[in-house]
Amino acid sequence: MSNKIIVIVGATASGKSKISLELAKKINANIINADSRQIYKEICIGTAKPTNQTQETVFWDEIKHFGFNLCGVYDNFNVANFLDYFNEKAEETFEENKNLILCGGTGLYLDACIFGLSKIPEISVETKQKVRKLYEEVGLEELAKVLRQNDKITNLDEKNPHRVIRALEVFLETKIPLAKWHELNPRTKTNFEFEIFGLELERKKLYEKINKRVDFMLENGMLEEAKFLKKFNFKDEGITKFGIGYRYLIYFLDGKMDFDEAKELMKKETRNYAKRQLTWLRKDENIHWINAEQKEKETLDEILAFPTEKIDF
RNA sequence: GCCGAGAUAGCUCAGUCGGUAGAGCGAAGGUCUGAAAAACCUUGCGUCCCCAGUUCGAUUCUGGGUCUCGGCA
Repeated sequence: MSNKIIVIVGATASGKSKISLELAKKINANIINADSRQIYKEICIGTAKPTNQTQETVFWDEIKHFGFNLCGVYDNFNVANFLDYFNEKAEETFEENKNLILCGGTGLYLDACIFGLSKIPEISVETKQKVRKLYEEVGLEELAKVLRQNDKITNLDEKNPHRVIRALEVFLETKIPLAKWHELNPRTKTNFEFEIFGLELERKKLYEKINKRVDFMLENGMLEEAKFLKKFNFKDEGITKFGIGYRYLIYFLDGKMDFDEAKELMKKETRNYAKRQLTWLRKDENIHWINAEQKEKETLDEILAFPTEKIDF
């Protein structure tokens, strides 16, 4: 049985999903998607999900896809949940005697799949609420002070609310600093092997594709999804985890912004996001970069031409 | 055609009482272990429109020119 996983990475709109699909047909593979927005059942268009099927295992062109529709918009879901799911589905795929393609743009999820995560106990809802409430009451600077009084070793950016909140949650819940947990339970890899391919486009061309994709989403019902999300009254910070655009569409629905302004901001922020993804991927020397500007078939052939002693297609 | 206002970073503009300049936005680069399309960090030499004059020195003052935007015809 194979234990090699083909990973297809790249910035948003670089064509990962399509290439993965075509590759899967050639090598008899299942696909697992590492995308932190496509996990939500209720939203499809603004997350670039390839179908609007709502079941957890989706068939697209007869290829089995995992990683969509894992939870609802009001559920808590995080990397650790994704990693568990990934390991389960990878086992399942290899038991079927099929290949597996991991396709995704969420760097954190990909890293977790490839390098593992330190085991840290789950944080209770009470602790989470307590820390968040404190953050709202006293602000970031004070929160960082509270953290420092308790945890002197975790090295983090104290201007970054997410990191400070996380570190404080871990300490309050376990009485052990986050950095200590990392030391006690270092990341452990699974026994899967990974061969990573990155789809590469000239920046200008990538940006054009992003702009077009935003137009496409808006023409195909993303606004309806924004109306749906609006009902939940997520705060600005909460809404962004579903995708860049929804926040601005809700501003538009609230009359705080005109439609074109919302559209342009969506495009700009998606471009900025793509840049961040590339920054993340660039540092990984194990990625084989493939030209994604050529015809799909040629890109595919380039992947398939990869030395067979390394990958048993 | 006349009368005003303007021309400075990719864009919008500030400024230099004459000693070659700085904000916002955009852009680029970076960080990343349980909200990650999140959150955060760093980065500003540009014929200061052109030509001449005054001056030790002009992006700044003076004259002329070019272009842009208003208003009046």
